[in-house]
Amino acid sequence: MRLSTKGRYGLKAMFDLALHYGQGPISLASISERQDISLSYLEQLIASLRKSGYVNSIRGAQGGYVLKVEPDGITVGDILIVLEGQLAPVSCVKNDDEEHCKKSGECVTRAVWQKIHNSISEVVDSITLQDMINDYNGTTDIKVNGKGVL
Amino acid sequence: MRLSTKGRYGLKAMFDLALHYGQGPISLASISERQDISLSYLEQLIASLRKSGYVNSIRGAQGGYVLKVEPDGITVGDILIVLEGQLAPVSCVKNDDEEHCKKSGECVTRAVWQKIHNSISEVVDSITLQDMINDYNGTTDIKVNGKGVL
DNA sequence: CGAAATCCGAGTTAAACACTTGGGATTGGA
DNA sequence: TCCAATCCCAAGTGTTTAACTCGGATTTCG
Repeated sequence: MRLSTKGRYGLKAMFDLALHYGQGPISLASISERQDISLSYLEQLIASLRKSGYVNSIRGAQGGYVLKVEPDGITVGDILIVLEGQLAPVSCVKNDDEEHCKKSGECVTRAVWQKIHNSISEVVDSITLQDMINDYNGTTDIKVNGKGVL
Repeated sequence: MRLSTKGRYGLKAMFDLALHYGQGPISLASISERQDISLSYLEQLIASLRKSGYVNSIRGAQGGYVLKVEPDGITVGDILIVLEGQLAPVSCVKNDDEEHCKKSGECVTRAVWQKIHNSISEVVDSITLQDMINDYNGTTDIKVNGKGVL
């Protein structure tokens, strides 16, 4: 149940872009430095996000990336699904599939995986990049156990 | 964010033991057949569960395994933690650690992972093997989106 | 005793992960 | 105009993990 570096780095990168939203194109090199992620690896991650329509790229010198949408229009779930694939703990509870396990009638465990998946989705779909910015700025919109975590 | 077969098979096996609770020792061979899991692999999984104190083994012919506790005394979370290790999406939000990331003050993403982790824990810790049995028997104690899923 | 079972450590294969490398294409500014 | 900054892309690489298998030892019921 580990998130890969793709998801972790990708969210950090998108958060970085969100922090600089409205300041023109942000280069990967600067994100790489601020967020401590290898540049060439970052290129891969951002490529997926671009193809999925979450960022625009500007080529050439002084180029870089910008969010295609405002920070409150992108959720953590949006980003993670692009980079991690479906967040379902087992394949038979993916959102989009109908391939049930053979013995689905007897598949009690499936109900458990489904609950886990629903609960993860609820969390990641409810947090936007803007929420993260607010948290970063001390507005503490994100709360864990009733109190801000930063 | 995939659960490995350890967790999946392990829960199925424990559910099987729970279903047969009170019927004397259950052999791995029979679980293997009913749940469609390779015997030798199952041996590995159950070994961890035994070492963690969730099952007792009876050696020799007519031997097998029995739950050490009643089905409502074991949660899905208990089992998954043994087989999958900590269910935290990233290492810095494990229950038991204090090793924060270097820039933990700036680590907004950590709050996100923490929320995910909490939400997973809440789900898995709230479902016992007895709940699964009830669900299997049609009592539909486990609900997804307000309705039973089986 | 012998078959049924648990126990145990090691070996194996394939896939996934976490990158790196080596280029090519675009473009702003000196 | 040309160079450096930047994005773009496909492929390659080393490490780790997953998902098993295998061989054999030990225990115990009948």
